[in-house]
Amino acid sequence: MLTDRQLLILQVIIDDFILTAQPVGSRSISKKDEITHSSATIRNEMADLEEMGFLEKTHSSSGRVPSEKGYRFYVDHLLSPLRLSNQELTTIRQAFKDRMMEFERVVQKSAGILSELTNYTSIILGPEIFETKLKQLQIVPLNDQSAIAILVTDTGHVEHRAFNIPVEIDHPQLEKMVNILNDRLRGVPLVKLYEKLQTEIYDLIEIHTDQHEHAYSYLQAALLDEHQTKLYIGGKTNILMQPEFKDLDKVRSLYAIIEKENEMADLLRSGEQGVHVRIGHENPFDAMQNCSLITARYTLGNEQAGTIALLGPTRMEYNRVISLINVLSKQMTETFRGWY
Amino acid sequence: MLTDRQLLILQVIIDDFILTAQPVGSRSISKKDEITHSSATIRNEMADLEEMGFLEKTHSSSGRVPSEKGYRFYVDHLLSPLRLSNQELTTIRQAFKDRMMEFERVVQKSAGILSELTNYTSIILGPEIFETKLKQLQIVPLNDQSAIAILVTDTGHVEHRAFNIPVEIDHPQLEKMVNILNDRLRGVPLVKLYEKLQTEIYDLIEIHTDQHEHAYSYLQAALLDEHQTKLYIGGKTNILMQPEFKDLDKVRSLYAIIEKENEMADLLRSGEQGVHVRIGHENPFDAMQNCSLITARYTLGNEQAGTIALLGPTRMEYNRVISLINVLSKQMTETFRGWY
DNA sequence: GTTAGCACTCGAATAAAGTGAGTGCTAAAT
DNA sequence: ATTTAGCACTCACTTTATTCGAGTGCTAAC
Repeated sequence: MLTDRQLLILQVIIDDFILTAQPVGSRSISKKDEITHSSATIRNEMADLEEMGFLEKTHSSSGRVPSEKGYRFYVDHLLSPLRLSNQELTTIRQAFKDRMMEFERVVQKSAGILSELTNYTSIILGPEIFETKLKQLQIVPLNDQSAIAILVTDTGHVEHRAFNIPVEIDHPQLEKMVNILNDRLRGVPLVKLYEKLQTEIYDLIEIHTDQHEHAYSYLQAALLDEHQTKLYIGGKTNILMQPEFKDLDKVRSLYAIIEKENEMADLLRSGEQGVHVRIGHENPFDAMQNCSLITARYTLGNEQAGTIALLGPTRMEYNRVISLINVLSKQMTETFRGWY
Repeated sequence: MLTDRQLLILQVIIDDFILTAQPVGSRSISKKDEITHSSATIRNEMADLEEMGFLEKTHSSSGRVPSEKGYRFYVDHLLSPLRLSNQELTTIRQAFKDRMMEFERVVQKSAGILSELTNYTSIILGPEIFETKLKQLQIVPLNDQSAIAILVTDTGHVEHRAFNIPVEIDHPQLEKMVNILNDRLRGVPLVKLYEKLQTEIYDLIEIHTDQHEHAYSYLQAALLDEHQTKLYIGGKTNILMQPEFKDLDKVRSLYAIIEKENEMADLLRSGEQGVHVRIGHENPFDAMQNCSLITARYTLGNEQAGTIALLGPTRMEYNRVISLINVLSKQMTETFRGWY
């Protein structure tokens, strides 16, 4: 459908625009080394490419700018798999070298690297923690009124919550209950915890504890938590550096979206395996019309998975960014594999 | 030194400028209800106030704008103690009504309220956690290679860290060690933990454990953490709504400062009891020249303390903000008092 | 099919003119 | 001795006009 020459020209134009953020004119293209034709020829081809919907003009006598269709084609067909620079590779390797042991730390660091290396905003969705399984429940009394319940999951995630101790429950009873709970709840996914508590555990407590009503309501308070999947964001202010966001209103509305954790999480969840690119209107939110979102999944050894994403203008360095996110998601998966 | 009329005029001018962000002219002042004099009189007084350094002009024929000295005087002498609106009070009360049990949650919420109610950026410095004392140490083995160490402090703060288990240590030895540690380290401030480990504990482990060298190095890994005092920030993007920050460079450099957690923490630490206002150059950072920082201390029952702060343009609603931060810091102190 | 040439378009930059909110100063009124 | 009306003046901001140049489309020649 497109001639080789058109492919070449389209590629060169988009490459140039990605670099400069300026509409690309026929003359500047004809001067490139890889182009042997005159500006007039380029103009003709550009007119054709525009007619086909790959390019746009900002006004009648301006240079050309890639359309969303253009970017889509570019991403699908024109990306030459780029080797990351040594500098980039060493940055990543360096960061993962000192054996980090905690999920949070790895993710935080990854988000940092990604945004630092790209100057875009990175967003990482943690694994769905409500699917992780309880490893151990611990209750630490602080004083005679309050205590802290600590949940440790099989992925090493730690959640804690403080609550009031009803006066009716004394220390030995507490220990007893914790033991019962640990016996019965170990290996149960967090999301099922509350349910189990209401069925099996209730009866058990009734048998073993004097003040079972009090004990029960207090356990409810301790265990009923939201277990919300967390979103890690890096380089939020990088958005300000992109020329397409010199309009503060756009920045504001974009920030508004990013801050809606639930919607953002849903958006990231939807991706399948591999790197995935959403360009402009392919994104569900109005405020992201001028943005592209690159996502990739990472896994945590078992079937658990999360998403790593990068948000930038549609004029994005797809080449580099895709390679980077690919490498990083694999590196994360690799790091986690050893743990579980 | 200043006549009553001058005081009144200065107050009206600053009030007006805080509201509108526009230079204030003599005519608009003379039209106010509380002003009975003509614009010419106001002009004369304004000239005097400028000569004394309380006001400035943006250019030779512009209206007046408060100088830093003006703001300082305003804050020190002209603030009429404002009653908070019912709406504000109920927002605060509402937020603190559902008995929150965790420090983090209270602080997070407070930061949220403060930034929402003021449209400025709120910054809350947590208590110096390295001064809090160890309540309990827990070690939860995840599998045969790794485990999680959990520290609970007397303030209910929970820290956790994952680490590798050396193969040489088996499960019973682990339990034994944890018991020893809990016996010896309970009540020790976090900051002293490492030191104690190196002295007393080392000997104990040597006596009770076969593989004491391994055990020791592994404990080091588990306990040597940074215990960094945390900074909670709310409404970071509110800065974008202030007209004085329509210049993106200013926003960027301000964000750069805010993100330097250590320097920011030091800045907040310095405040004494009560509400404290730093205007423009009274702040140590260049990027904060156009900003004011309002701080107040809150306490956690015992001698522990943290700082609650609000960052906005020098043209700040001092009146309302000071009342708010005052109420909120007291409310926080009040809430925490019950806990410890 | 390619390219040189040329008229044309339109945004961006620059200049010129006009507007208006504000000032300082003077002289008259209180 | 204050206060105020009046007036000339200042200067940012807005509007309008002008120029400039990078870019286009089209045509005709190669």
